[in-house]
Amino acid sequence: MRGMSRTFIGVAWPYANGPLHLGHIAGCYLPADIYARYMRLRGEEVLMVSGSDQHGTPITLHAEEEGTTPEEIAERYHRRNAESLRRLGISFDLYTKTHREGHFRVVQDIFLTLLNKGFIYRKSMESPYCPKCKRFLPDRYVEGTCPYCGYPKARGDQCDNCGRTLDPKDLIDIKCKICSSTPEFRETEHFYLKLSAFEGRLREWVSGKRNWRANTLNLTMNWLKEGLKDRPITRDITWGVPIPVDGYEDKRIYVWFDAVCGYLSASLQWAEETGDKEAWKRFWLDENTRHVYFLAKDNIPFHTIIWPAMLMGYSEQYHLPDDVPANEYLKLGGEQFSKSRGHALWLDDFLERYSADNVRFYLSYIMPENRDATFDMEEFVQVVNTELVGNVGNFIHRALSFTATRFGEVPGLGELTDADREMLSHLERSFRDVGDLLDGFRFKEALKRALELSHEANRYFSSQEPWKLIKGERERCGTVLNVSLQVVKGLLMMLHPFVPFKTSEMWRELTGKGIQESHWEDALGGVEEGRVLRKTPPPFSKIEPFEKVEEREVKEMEEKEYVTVEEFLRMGLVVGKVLEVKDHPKADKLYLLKVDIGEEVRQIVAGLKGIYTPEELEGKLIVIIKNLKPAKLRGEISEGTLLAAENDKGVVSILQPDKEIEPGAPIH
RNA sequence: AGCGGGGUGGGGUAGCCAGGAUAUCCCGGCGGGCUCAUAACCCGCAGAUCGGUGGUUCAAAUCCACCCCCCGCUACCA
Repeated sequence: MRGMSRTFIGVAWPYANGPLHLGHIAGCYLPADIYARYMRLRGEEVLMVSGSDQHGTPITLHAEEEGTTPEEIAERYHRRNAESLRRLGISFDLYTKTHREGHFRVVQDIFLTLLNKGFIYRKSMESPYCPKCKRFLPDRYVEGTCPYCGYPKARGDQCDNCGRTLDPKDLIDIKCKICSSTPEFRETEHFYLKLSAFEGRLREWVSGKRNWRANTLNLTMNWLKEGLKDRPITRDITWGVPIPVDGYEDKRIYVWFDAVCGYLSASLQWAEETGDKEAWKRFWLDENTRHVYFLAKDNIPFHTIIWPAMLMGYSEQYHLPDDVPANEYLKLGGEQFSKSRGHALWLDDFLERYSADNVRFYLSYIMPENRDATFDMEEFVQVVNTELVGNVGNFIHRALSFTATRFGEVPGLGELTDADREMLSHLERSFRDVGDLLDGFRFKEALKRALELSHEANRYFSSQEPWKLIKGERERCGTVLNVSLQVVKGLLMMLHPFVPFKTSEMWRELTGKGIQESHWEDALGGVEEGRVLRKTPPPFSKIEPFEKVEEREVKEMEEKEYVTVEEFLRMGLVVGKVLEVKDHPKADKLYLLKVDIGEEVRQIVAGLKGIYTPEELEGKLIVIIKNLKPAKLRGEISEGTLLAAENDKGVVSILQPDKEIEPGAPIH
């Protein structure tokens, strides 16, 4: 495992249809980054790439909902997610995207090569087509009654009630999920990837991977055991990589075929950008490179079956995945994170409030390596405060600050006692263990081993009582501090892959070097005697819980963007005076208000009947949004709206100025 | 339905594949110590018949069988 010269790290491509949440991070970005940082420290040449997966039907629909283009949606989330990942300190060598010329070329090249070799073939299928939406519907976008259990909202691919896998044709009373009209079935020709042709080779290849994680290996073996089915790799949509064959202008390459090609296209892009166009070959065509892919459990077959099959078919020379350490899921309040339902903690929200180190620390601490884990806000605060701040941070700080204030420099090492020797051997042992665990992708365990060492160091420090030694045994005290500082140095290195920001700073403080320029093994080389140490603030500070953010709603979360002052002013909030209140002729809860807003009198339709009487309203000063787009409500025009508060019990309260002021007075 | 993962003191969690003597660690509770350090740190105590039943074995949290419960996946949510 060690001693290889190069490591390629591929990380699953997040779908650019929404923001990243903590589940994504714990699932693959953080473990990938921990590994990449560790490998670089060990002197490996690392290439870590990923990017936004920007194609597919959900993005098209999202764009339609917002009245914009798929490009706009895909770019928005690409930029936003790239920025979040950068702030979290995920050290990609390149984070790119799939809607790119260079990516298209690679996908089309792989596609054509497989086509020419007979690994891709054409076949007709019957697919639901919505005449009203004028498009073919993906399985998830048709709904109907389940033929097995009678559940009326079964999807085209599966019934959520009884769990059975379905074909859209099985559904009774089939409906288009977008417009509710009845789709018809139309013949459409598609390209199929001949997975069945690779079964033998894949089986042989996988048989050499006995050290893979249980979830990865079992799932893969199971697919192979059941026999591989050829799968269609094109769809009837127009947002995606075009098919490089004439006559298929209305179809695109299916996103999963598209996305995995990104590993290669991103490598090419990286090579180009670094100025050495051939550089990618070292990673893809050289035997001495190791390929590791980080992803979560739902993505396993794409990386252990489909992508390897594609590579095998494409060329004999390309490097296949060596390991695929897939994680389980991070859950929230007992349920899975869900983009669509807004049940999530968004990364950018979180980074507004907490440091990247804090977030990384906790997610590493509970990392769902072998089983689903649960994100718990209280636990987050507690673990950061007790382990990162109280245990490690405190030890580092007490050793450094004691040395700084009493010696001002790193004291020399005198004669060692048994306790010193035990401490140092504990350090070395932990250091080896952490390295071995990281090599084996056991990140959570590695972190805990480092924390244990820190506990041991706190014990050592307490038992040696340097604050007493300083009074009469200065040299002995210096020795204890020297040993402690050696442990600090080791801890900084061991923790660096997990909490890179603060450990870099502290490492420079202690050694004068950047940790990036240091080697993993430098951690055990002792501390530089006589090096001047300044008093520094504690490395980590305690945190407080976020207010109850866990159950926030979709819209709020997803479109959370600040309102600018300009936007606020554009609404045209002004004081209005109610002149007259009449019943709406065709609605039993609406009033028609005549409101003086200074420059003119507006008619406003308000749903206040039964809440306020006309007498209560007439003459009242209220707040009006005058620039609201006029709308007809039951036939009556409403030119603006009034502001009122309403709680979940249905209590409604109108906002009004608290002193007399003339109608039309602007609010800002 | 099939497949994958899991059920361990009040909460969370390690150990299980390669069976063994006081079942790990964090939080929480209780009691003590220290005063270098961010009310931190250190020590001690209470608390688990390791989902259930049966089996293999000198010995089972660990292996086998059956059952119950939770979570996930089933080809576009990490």
